[in-house]
Amino acid sequence: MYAQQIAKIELPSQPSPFALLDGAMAQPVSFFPAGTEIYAQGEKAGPLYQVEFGAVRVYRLLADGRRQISAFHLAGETFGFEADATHHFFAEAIGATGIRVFRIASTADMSSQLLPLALKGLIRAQEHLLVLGRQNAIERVAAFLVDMAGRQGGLRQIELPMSRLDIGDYLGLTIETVSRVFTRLKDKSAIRLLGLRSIEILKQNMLLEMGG
Amino acid sequence: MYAQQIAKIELPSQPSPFALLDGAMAQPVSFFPAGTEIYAQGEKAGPLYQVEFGAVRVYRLLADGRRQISAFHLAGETFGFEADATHHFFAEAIGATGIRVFRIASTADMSSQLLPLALKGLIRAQEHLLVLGRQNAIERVAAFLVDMAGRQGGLRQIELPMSRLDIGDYLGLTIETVSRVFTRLKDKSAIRLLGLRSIEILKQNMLLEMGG
DNA sequence: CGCTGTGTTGATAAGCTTCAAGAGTGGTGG
DNA sequence: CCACCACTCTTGAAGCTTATCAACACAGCG
Repeated sequence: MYAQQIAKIELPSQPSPFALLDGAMAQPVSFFPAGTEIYAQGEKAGPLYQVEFGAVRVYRLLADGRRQISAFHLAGETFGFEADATHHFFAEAIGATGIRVFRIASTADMSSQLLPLALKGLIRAQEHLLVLGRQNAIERVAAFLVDMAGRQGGLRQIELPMSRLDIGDYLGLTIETVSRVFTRLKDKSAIRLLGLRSIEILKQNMLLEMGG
Repeated sequence: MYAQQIAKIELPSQPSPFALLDGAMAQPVSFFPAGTEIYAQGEKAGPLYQVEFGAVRVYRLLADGRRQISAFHLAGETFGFEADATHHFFAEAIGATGIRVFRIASTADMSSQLLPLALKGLIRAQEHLLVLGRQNAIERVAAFLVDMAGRQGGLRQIELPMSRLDIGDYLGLTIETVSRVFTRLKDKSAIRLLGLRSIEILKQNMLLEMGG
């Protein structure tokens, strides 16, 4: 189920609406169907990746199949530098996703541009440690929704490109617990479920207080 | 209890036995008594720090006092770059600790040296996410012991500079659970407690299998 | 229009936390 | 040097949160 291989289809190259990396060779946008692998753990690391549309999950597996998603990447976000020589994680397209690949001549030349990205990722990861280590189920989901809302421009209505299973594997919860918490938040009128993957935030303050 | 301020005592400057950062202004070693603050959340970030002796905890707090330690730093390790403009975390000396401060002229100039450190930190943090999100108490403690052993040269006997409370706050467990797991590992003859802060690993394979 | 995958809800169980008491350790002062 | 004291750690009992197992509902798609 995880890390399946599907041929990539090249889309015609077009200007990215997002910030480009200076000095990097911008490749055409590659299309990844839902569930396809972008890179795998153990693979030689090289290029960076920028999401043009769709969403990506980066995760690690335990031997028995337990999965922890360490990050989601939405349109406009850059990923793939969580690697030294080889990748320590898997990256997969969640839904149909367009990704621009940046081939980097030398990591050293790009380091002044990469460092801020790496630091932002480090801060995000360490903040997520607080969520996983010290917050309960409802606090975790609240923090997740606040984060997703912020990354989608702070709008009341947010789109969740990922399944409940993905959310659970990101928050260290089971799919059932995620579902129950959504129901509880709905009962408290903190959120409204417009569709399975579409949520309206009704009481942002309540979520903020919960999420820390 | 956390983040208390105590005057620092300067030790005479001496060559560090550890790798230095090129182009950084090496300061004399500062001495931090047990429990003293090195930097605080919200403070302006600037220098980097290298542990000469002792150990450091880096953590975040929730409003109600729950604490998540995101990393321990032992002798020879560098920290303090988990910041953009201001620090997002607290750093404290665990026991009596000597720290060499590096004042960086410009982050950009140092970026090629800083990037590998940042990436290592990012990988460590994301691996710790797997522990907190998907492993149970005994697996967490096993992973912690394996990590500590590796960072102390892979010896059978390891010194734990931190309290059970610190270990609990690092692993997302209570002090009581940490203590019970230590007892269980002792009963399984996986470890032997030489003192409260000194442990001998008897069955490394068992710990490795548990820790993932 | 049925089928398949995803999500929800319910009942039960497991694991961890909480609350409480007691034991051990290390440091200090007599 | 020993005894006491404070603090940390360990152990026990009970409760709570979340996981697990199971059944059902719903949505999207061929």
